[in-house]
Amino acid sequence: MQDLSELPMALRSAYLAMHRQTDAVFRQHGVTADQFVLLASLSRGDALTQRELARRMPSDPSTVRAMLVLLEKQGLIGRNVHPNDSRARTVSLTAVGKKKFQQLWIASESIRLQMLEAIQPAKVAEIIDSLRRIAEQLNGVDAANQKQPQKA
Amino acid sequence: MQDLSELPMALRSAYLAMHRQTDAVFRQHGVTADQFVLLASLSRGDALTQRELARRMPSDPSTVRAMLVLLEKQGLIGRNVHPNDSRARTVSLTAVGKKKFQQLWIASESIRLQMLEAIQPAKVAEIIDSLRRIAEQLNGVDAANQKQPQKA
DNA sequence: GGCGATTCGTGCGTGCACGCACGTTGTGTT
DNA sequence: AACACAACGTGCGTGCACGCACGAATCGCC
Repeated sequence: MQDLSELPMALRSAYLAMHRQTDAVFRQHGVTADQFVLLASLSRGDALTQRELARRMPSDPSTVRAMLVLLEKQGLIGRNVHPNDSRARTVSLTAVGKKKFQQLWIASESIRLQMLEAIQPAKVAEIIDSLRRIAEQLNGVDAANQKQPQKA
Repeated sequence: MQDLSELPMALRSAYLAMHRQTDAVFRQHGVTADQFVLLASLSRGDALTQRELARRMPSDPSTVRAMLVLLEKQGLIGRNVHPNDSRARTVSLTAVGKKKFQQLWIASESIRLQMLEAIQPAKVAEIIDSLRRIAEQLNGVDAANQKQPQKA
């Protein structure tokens, strides 16, 4: 444990490897790994606002917008004005988008299985939990500082 | 374990959170999180070729080149022709670059500690190992296919 | 010693991750 | 009711992650 950079480096290596492989698999389908994440988020929560979608990815609202423009051109998603809030726009999968997502899910199945194969089955839940804790811890710094630090 | 996308999503969330926080901390120092990774790689293996540096990051040689151009303008690294191979160029930290890296290391100490805090100390080595296995597994697919699949 | 295959770096193109600033709309306070 | 304040989306700029295609140099095989 002498080298404190091992955990960050391992995290970086694992994420980049996953991202690369996923991009490679999806290339012939005409979409990217991150677009898949967006479509997956929509398939689990339709008619989200762009900001809520960004929060769930998680990604930057500005980034999500750029992705939505591209996906809209491909006819995979649609954007409509929010019924109660004319600032916001709701995002939904089109019929084509839903079908595409199912194809992508199947195409990427082997990657997910490979990731699970690489680790001991009994430890999977534990690792997922640890990764989530890391994310929460790091995100929590700013959030905690921005939430009135003076309040009781 | 019903949701196969939990591990990929948790990995993504953790990496992006780390990357965001690190960028935020380094902003006032005028460098990015990925530039720090490059400088760290150089501090542990000076006079590497660009390709070897890319392999250790790990990153794309094309990406590394673009980063080196920026870092060279800042005077943090230098590039010289390789003594035995006139195709290659060796990359080294300048004196300024070494000092800068030490400052950055200190500035980012709290992030590394926060990541460790988020998980149980006894599990740290295990998680690092699992992340490395995931990376190896995913990278190994292509490598194995490219290494003569017919050979005994 | 020559000659094909490989490797190094470069250059270009696309997409994502952000920060920051802007105009618009909705909300809460007084 | 009016006005400060916050939230949504947009637009722009920078840097990184790649793939792909080149020219130049090295290596390996015959």
